[in-house]
Amino acid sequence: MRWSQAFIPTLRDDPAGAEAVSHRLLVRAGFIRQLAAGHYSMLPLGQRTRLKIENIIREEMNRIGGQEVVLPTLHPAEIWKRSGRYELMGDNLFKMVDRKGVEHVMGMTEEELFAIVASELTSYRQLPQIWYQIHTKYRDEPRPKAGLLRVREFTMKDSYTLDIDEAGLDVGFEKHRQAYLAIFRRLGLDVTPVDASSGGMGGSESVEFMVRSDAGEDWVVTCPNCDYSANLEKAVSRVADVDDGERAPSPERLATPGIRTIAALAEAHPDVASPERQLKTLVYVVDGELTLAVVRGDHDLQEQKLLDATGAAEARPAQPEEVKEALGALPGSLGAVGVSGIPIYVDEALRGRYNMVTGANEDDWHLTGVDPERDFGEFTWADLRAVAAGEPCIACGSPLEMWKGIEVGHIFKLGTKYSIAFDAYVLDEEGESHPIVMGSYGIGVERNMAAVVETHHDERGIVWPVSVAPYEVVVTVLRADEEAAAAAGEDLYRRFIEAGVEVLLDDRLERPGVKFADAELIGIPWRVTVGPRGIEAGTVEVTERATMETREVPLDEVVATVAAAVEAAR
RNA sequence: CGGGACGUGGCGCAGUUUGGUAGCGCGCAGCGUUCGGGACGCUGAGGUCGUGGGUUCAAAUCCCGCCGUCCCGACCA
Repeated sequence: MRWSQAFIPTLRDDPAGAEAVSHRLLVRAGFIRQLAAGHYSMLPLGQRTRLKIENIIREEMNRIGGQEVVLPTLHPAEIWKRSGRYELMGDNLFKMVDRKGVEHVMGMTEEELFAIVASELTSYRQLPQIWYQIHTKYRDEPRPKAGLLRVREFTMKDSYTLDIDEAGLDVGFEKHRQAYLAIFRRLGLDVTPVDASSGGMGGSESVEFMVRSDAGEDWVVTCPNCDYSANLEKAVSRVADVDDGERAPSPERLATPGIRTIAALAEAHPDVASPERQLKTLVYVVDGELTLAVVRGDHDLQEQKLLDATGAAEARPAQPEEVKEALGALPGSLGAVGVSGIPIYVDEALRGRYNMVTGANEDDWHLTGVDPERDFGEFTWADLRAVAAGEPCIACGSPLEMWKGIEVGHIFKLGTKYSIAFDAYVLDEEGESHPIVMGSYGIGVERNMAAVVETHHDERGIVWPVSVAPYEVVVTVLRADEEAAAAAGEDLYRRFIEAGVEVLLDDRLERPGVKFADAELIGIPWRVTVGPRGIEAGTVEVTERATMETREVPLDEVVATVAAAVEAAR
């Protein structure tokens, strides 16, 4: 491609309001333009990179036996009602009504459709199957943000494994884990696989692939010493024992006028109410039902864990009025002692504890000597608390680290929820009918593109890995108006094409500084600079974008040299 | 949805407090000089000031509604 004919609208200034590095650079470098919040146009460079990412994914999916399909993105709402996700996904689903008054939804992932297609399978002999597609997904995100990192319309590779049993699913899951690691390696992304909650999708084992970045939206907990790693939504750690002293025979009332916080109570009664000896009682509305979540005074609730424990789709803190009505007191004096008719979930870290302090459900009063096991009515133990950085690793005891990550991929075991809902059954060797066991695996293409930029840039612009660069080489012709330089540039351009290298010829009549700055901004891995000076000496300069190291190379060797370097890095 | 900010030529912004001629930089077009790190001179094009209503002799500026965008919190590839 000749730059003079290409549409590469680079900008000198950062776009207003773009915070994330990838957002700023992709817009400035002319890869993307925003249409509306969460909807972006892919300009020529952006589309080239997007296709490269797609093709890497495609190759690795094919390598594990994946078969590519394309299913509709616009679905009868009926299907989503049948799986139950019409309700579950709520406002995140884009919905519309056609001329006949029939409701439709835009696909946000397509377990339903794949199960429907899979219902045509009849025998275990046809299994396993791995099916995938790469196309657009729609999600009515409440808050699109950070350029391509969180949008409402995006390309996803979603794949599904179909197996006769759990053992088969394990194999398909493992194949995907390996394929994903290969994909991210080729994209130049350093990923950490972490244990995760499968959230609204339903399923058991769930692994997210995280790229460390401040632009990330997830907190990841990792152990520097062993291989423990988990999303904060799922992370656990060791909790040091607490000495609860002499066991009190029963709870006793303690007047606590004006005290509303853990800290204030601890200060007023340091002997009995240090934070680790208090019970923090949180009131949530979980899928419309008032629910108590009890954690240690100095621990924080992890809301996703509450969702996982209850199997609910959504949870929000209760309003003070709701709390007052249900428990008779306002936040600051709440407790689970004597509460009935309200589901109570108690954090595992409180197992075996006693002599604890909690609110009495009467403003200005607390209870001491509380033993949850003894003094609570019916309740459920659950892992509810959020791990904090520095706590001991559950596996090896080393202090845990916590960092922000971008979720670039997610694999999880679905089970039979969708195959049962859509009648996807096959017969086994014995002639017995079984629902197909499914796995579901996603990669967000544009999010990966953004993640690459987040981790591959410098103050000059993007530094694409060769594997996803829109062009592998840019031939920068200085003094393109001078015949010798222009001819040399044309000649190199032709020879690079012949060598199978993707080359951009910067034949624009711009000053050198502009050309260098643009080439660096858009991040082409190799620059071959053709200038009048070098032409006379029979040399050109080769600059590697990543290091910005430049060396002189004889004109007749440069194509072979650079082509070899490109080939090695593909 | 809750909280905060913003909306003025293609891009980045000033002007709004105190109502009265719409301005700057970059970019863009033409001519000339320049040419190895975002050149310079001259000339020129380009704006319903997000939108609807209101106040006023007069609104980018004041008031009300709506729309949109960004940032911080609850969701996900």
